[in-house]
Amino acid sequence: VARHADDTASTAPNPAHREPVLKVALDTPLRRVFDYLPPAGDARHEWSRGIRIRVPFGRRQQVGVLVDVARQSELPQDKLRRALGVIDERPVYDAALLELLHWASDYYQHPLGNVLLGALPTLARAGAADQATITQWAVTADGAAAAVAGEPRRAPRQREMLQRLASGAMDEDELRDAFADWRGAARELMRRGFIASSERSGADPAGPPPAEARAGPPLSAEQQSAVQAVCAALGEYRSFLLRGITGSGKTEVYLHAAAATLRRGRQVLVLVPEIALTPQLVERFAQRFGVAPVVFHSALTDTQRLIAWRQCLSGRARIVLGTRSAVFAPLPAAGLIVIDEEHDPSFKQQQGGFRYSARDLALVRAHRLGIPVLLGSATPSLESLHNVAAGRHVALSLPRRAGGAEPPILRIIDLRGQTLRNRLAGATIEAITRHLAADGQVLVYLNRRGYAPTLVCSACGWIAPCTQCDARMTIHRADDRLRCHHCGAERPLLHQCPQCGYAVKPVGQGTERIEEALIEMFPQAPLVRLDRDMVRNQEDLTNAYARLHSGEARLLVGTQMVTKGHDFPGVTLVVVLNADQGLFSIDYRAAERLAQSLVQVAGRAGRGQRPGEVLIQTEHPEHPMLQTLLRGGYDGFARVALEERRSANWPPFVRLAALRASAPTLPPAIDFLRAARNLGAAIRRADGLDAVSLNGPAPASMARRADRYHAQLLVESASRPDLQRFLAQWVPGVEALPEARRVRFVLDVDPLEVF
DNA sequence: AGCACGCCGACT
DNA sequence: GTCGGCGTGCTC
Repeated sequence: VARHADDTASTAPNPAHREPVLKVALDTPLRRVFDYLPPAGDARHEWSRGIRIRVPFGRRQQVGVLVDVARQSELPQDKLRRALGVIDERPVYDAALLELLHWASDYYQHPLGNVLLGALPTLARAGAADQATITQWAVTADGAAAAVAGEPRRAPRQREMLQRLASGAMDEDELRDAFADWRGAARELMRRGFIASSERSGADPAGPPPAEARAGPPLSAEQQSAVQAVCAALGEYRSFLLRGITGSGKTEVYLHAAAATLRRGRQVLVLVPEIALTPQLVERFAQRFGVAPVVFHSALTDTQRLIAWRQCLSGRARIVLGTRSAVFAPLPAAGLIVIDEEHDPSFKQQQGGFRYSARDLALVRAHRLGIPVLLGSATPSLESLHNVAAGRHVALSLPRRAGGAEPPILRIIDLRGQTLRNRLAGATIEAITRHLAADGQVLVYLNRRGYAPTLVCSACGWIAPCTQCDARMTIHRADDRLRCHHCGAERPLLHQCPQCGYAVKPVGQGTERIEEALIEMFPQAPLVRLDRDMVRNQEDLTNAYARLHSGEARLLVGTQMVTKGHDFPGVTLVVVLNADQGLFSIDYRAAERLAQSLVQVAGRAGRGQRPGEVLIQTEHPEHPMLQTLLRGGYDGFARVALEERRSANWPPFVRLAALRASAPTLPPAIDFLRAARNLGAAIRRADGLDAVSLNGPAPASMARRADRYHAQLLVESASRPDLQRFLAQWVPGVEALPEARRVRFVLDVDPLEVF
């Protein structure tokens, strides 16, 4: 391969003052950094870690991050190339963030370059400046002469612009205001060599000017002591778990703690599961502080994300509110981190190679920063409760609801031996009728969207399968299609059995079907359905909420979506249609999930002076999980569930990592995992890592998904350091296995699901 | 991950 | 005779 002379080391002028070697992390899956010489002509003595550098890589150019500077390279001199240029004057990460990213790369066994570059917005990854620039236009010497001569004679627009610029340089936005289609004229003038542009750094457009910050409602005694506890810790690391059901006033605690942090001149980071579901949280921060918080979520455009990131980095953003990835926002003056609904699984990245937990990383980040972190939830994760018991988190709690409303009455409806009408028991129908008559709103919760989960032939028993997954296709009546919820495949709805030609019928219930049934049974009660098919964007959601809040809608049917974020003060009855999915799952975390959903959905019932009622329909009324939950509430459930985890050796009493593989057929995936297990066994023996054990490989419970076969191998250890030491040795070896070339694989440290 | 090289099958 | 399939190897 021919190489240009200018990027080799042979031009180094003076070997006595050997040039420093730049260790640069690049966005590649390769687990190493790359050595470069400083850009030609750059003889600086100080190099800061965390600045971006443009480098040649193979035959391409890449933006990398400087992670270290060494006196010399372990590579032969002739392999070193020269960096092309330095992008930043200052690091694009604050010091604690840079450390956090190194830590995360080690902990999750993910290549450093991917982690570092992945923490930047797309445009920054491509080399966009860390500050907005203002482009200024001015006349050249030729241009000044041309202006005096009244040129260009045949282009009045250009002439006018040249005259204006001759009397003083202008910023681009001034030009835009002064001339229609200024760009065309400017381009021509520049082509003639009459004007030239220059860049200087400036601020991104500011938001609306700060309004008057409003005072909040008075705090309850419990809220006050929670706020005091957090405020007393400002300036040191301490983690708090704030317990409180929906409407108990957690947000008010966040707001007061945030206010105290702002008063100290520090930034506040607030992480939420989904911003789309919590527009009112953004709104409350905006109202209280008179300025909109800087938000990060998936709907931002690349440019919006870059601007938000710059505001964080410059320290102009005082309050930053975002989903999972916002844990990587640069915050040079961070003073407090809040994690709302800390139990929510969406804090764990479940896709792609870098499977991090934003909640866990937030704790690590706060620790490095020496600042408090406040976790909030009505239904904390068992990990967090365990951490409270172990003295690692300080427990704070907000009892009951603000306003002193009664807690809802929970009742189990035994479905056995009942004649059901549209999957509703008689007692359920009676309760709905009663609450509607009493002017209450009724929420029906079913965690299954679509019309029905299966399409069955009533003659031969054929069931509509997904052609690419080990799953059935769900019927969607709204657009008469069959959809696979696992791979997204869809096709038109069938009416006859493809095997025997007999009529097919939907079996089971989805939200669409329940909606249809409820409309038929309660025609006088306007209904709103809340699920992913119904709510496509922010506007749909706002409209649905508006119909519920005005009281116009009386019935609400929804999936998981209704258990999150929004509160429905008019709801007096909650019906859980089917609690049974989750009672018998193979996944060790299913019970926790179910309990959280039940408690969260029950929490939507009864507000103000009307006591709420919650009905849980089940075929298994005696199931111990339901019984514990009913008798002991979430705390009682959590105590029992943690004991079960302890005796069954599940997290948080052991640490897990899952190696997952997939291939077009099952054997290569299994062969790879078997080879990985053998390699692991050797490492375990050689290093005396007795606490580590390997389990599997086993096919996933739904082995075929999107035409690929999935399998996994579980690594387990009672000791986190041992697991980490093991993984650090194992993963590079696993990558190098010949079997690895025939599969796709990922390592999931602290997996949320094990199937 | 990209990207090139290289060595075997169906087309102008 | 070439276009292109993806196996293999390399990137400071």
